[in-house]
Amino acid sequence: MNHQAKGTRKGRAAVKADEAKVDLIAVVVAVTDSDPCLLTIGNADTLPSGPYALEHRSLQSGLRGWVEQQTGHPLGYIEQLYTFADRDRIGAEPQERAISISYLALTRKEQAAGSASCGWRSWYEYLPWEDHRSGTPVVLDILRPRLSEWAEGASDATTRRERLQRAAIAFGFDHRNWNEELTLQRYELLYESALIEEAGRGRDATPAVTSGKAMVADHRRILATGIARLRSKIKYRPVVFELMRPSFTLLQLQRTVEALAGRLINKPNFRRLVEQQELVEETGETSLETGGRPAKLYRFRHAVLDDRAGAGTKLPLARA
Amino acid sequence: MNHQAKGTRKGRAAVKADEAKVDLIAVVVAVTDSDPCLLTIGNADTLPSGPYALEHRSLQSGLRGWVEQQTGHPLGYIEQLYTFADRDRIGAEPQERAISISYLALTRKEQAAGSASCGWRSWYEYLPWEDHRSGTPVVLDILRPRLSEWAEGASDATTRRERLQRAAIAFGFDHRNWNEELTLQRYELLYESALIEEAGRGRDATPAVTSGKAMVADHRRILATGIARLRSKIKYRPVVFELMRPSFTLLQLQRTVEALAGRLINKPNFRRLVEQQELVEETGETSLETGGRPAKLYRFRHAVLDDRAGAGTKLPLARA
DNA sequence: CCCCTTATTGTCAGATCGAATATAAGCGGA
DNA sequence: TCCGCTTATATTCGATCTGACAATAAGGGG
Repeated sequence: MNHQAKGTRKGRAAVKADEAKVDLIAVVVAVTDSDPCLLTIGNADTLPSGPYALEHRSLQSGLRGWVEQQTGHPLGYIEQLYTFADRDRIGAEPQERAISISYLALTRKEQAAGSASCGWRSWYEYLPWEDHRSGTPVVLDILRPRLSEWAEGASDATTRRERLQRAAIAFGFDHRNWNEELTLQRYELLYESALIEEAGRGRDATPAVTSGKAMVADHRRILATGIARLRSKIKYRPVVFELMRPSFTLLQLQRTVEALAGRLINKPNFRRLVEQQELVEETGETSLETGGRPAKLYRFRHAVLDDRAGAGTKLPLARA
Repeated sequence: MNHQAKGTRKGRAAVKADEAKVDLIAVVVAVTDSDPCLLTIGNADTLPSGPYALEHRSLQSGLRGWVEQQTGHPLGYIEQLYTFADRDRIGAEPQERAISISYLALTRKEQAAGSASCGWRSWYEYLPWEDHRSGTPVVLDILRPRLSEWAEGASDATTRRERLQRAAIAFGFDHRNWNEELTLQRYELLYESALIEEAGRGRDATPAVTSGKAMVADHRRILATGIARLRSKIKYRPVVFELMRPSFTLLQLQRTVEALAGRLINKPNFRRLVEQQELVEETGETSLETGGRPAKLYRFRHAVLDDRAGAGTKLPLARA
């Protein structure tokens, strides 16, 4: 391969310049009682992570190793998210090239050996504007005027209009529908408009509005990336079941999806979709724990992973 | 951040172990006359690539630099694909950690300054089983029995059934529908079953069936990843227009989509979808170059990038 | 002027989807 | 025991979307 051409441009620094530090970083998600939870380490607000090292057989196995070591939690389903490396990345040293390869992992809390200092936190603590299950969240009443100010503050009329439109689309302002998949766009908008803490870091920080807890370095951006991916994926792949116990009621399943999507779903329609797609089968047992009529228990039909591998799982989350 | 814990396990090799070589690699796609083309360099069968270096402001700008230098072709639309790093990656040295961050880029051939030794090749030269526009391609008549042999050759009955099913799903055997998005699964199946050249590399290579041209290292896998991503993306984002000239007829647009998808689309339905989504607007001119009735020329409504950023672009590619 | 080619418009039935309604089955208190 | 509360489960209806097919329009060439 002819990579030489430009590699020697920096002269004797060439060899060094070809190397970079590579970190593996995980967004580990579980859901219990309608709460979408995120696995954090240390004094919290930090995602499990560690350097990719020689002894790792692959990126995935390296990631599993780090998470298990730092949290005592073995991982099941894993999926690569994105590789971050911009030089002006928050938390990066100016002249050091650090690359983070991020992953999304889905598990259940139970299998936690709960070793080191780690814990679960609702991801809506970090991104409170993402939870629309009880209507439009109150943070948005605060953020909306701020976003308008930011848009109006643009130098020329063109960027002003453009900013207003971007905000309207991302947050569903003026009669637009809320689109739960735009999590990353919303984060980036808030970052650009300096309405969240990490936007001010490094400079003489103007204290931001209190909109959600910040995280270490660019971890909150990575979380937003993970949420966006997950919200999109549950609509066409049966990944929700990675978060469910072996047997569950249909309402529990629905509540889990709602927790992830941050919005409510019409009950009969949800049932219809799940059943007619044959994603689940009855166990024959029922659960009385719900207060009303006992609910049938279901289990995931693992066969769909085979006979429908390409087909997809639809969920009624289309429009408002 | 507490990454130290395991980082020193290898003793004095610790510092070195935290570094890795990072390559940027591009799948550059253009379409002309119903042919989906791939930009290659050198004596061909190699994707443009180069190391991520200190002077690069970001991964994307580094990639643009390499592609422009190696091919004289400036890039427009770019999107990150996947980061590869498994140790047993084809083409990787055993004890060296090399990471490839791959990107998908969409352009048009015209803007090629055509500098260095580079060229365009139909991507179906590399993956001939992916083109179903003229019915099931002939390679599949050869591959199908080989895949069956491979499946039957499994040691136990369980993996035998599993292999048969995987092949049937990926390639649409026995009454299943062809799913054009499963490009990567198909590549991996052919790799596992040693029906393509790169599967034999390194070992005492049994010459594989002649099923498509191989590429350098794992470039063909990266191409397959890119095709899969693109085929999925054209269905919900208006990215096709990156490949079109400023003005075009609806049939040209359809042919472009078909070239990417590797399958034919119903004409009236395609028009209906494009028009009712207001993706395009008439230029007022017509083109007589088609032989029959002159076709209206259209241009992409760039406004949709704004007012519909989250909505999506549907294309009638759902089932068979 | 007829015929061939391609463009453009229209129709129709089946599937899908969102919303709302109706019935069933437990529990507990009067 | 009966009533009313809760939640589960089953059905219905209309609007919309989609796939398949048919019909008409507008060029060029013999």
